[in-house]
Amino acid sequence: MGTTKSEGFSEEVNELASLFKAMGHPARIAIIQFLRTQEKCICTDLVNELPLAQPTISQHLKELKNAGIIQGSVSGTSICYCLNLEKTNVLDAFLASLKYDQNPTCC
Amino acid sequence: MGTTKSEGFSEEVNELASLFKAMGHPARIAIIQFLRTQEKCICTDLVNELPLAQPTISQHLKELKNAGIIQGSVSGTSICYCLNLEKTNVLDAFLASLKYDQNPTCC
DNA sequence: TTATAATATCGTAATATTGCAATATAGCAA
DNA sequence: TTGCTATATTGCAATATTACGATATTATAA
Repeated sequence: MGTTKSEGFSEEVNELASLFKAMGHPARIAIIQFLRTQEKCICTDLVNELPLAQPTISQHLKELKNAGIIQGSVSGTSICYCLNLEKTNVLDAFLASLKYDQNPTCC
Repeated sequence: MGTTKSEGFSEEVNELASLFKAMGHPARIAIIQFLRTQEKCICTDLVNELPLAQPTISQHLKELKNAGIIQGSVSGTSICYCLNLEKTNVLDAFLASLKYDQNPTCC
């Protein structure tokens, strides 16, 4: 154990869960927020912005990239990261769906 | 280490992260989906629905309740759970905000 | 009261995550 | 080349999460 059980759940459920999980860390939310407000995409700026060491930030960027939430393109020595809204839209749609199907006379 | 660093991040960032984290598990997404589609709120139904043992499901329900994503009210021997949309709306708003501020000429 | 049904809690093993120092890698500038 | 800057990777220690059997707890039913 310690391992998350994914067999027995639908593909959709597993994908949603792993996207939510990728966003379930303050550093990763802060990265997303920074990418949202910054005009230019970033890289080392995050090291100056967040209270974490460079390797830790690199690790969080990797996780966001693996989840498809951000993209990075090489630009000389540095790497330009930006948001990929396709994935966040999947979450958006899921959350929106909760509003409409709900039974108002529950609990 | 092993502990998530929350000092140095804003309250907002930490709250968003912990809400996303609470949803970052297939069992918990499946519970939310079930609560969405079911007319009546549930409890033991989940044990018959999900590929997990009763104590495990109870634990996931507790996490969702702690996060404020679901509510439970005692009803005799059983407990009636339902969604609390106030919290999911916080996530919804965050995801929606990503769409509008974004710089289209990035990466 | 006794039994039963629905949940919760405890204890624990297996595994995952987090954070960082040290180090590697890769591009560019001098 | 040498050095510098930006980023990634490795290796590890500390801690968190997941899953579940066993066991409590609590409310009703018989």
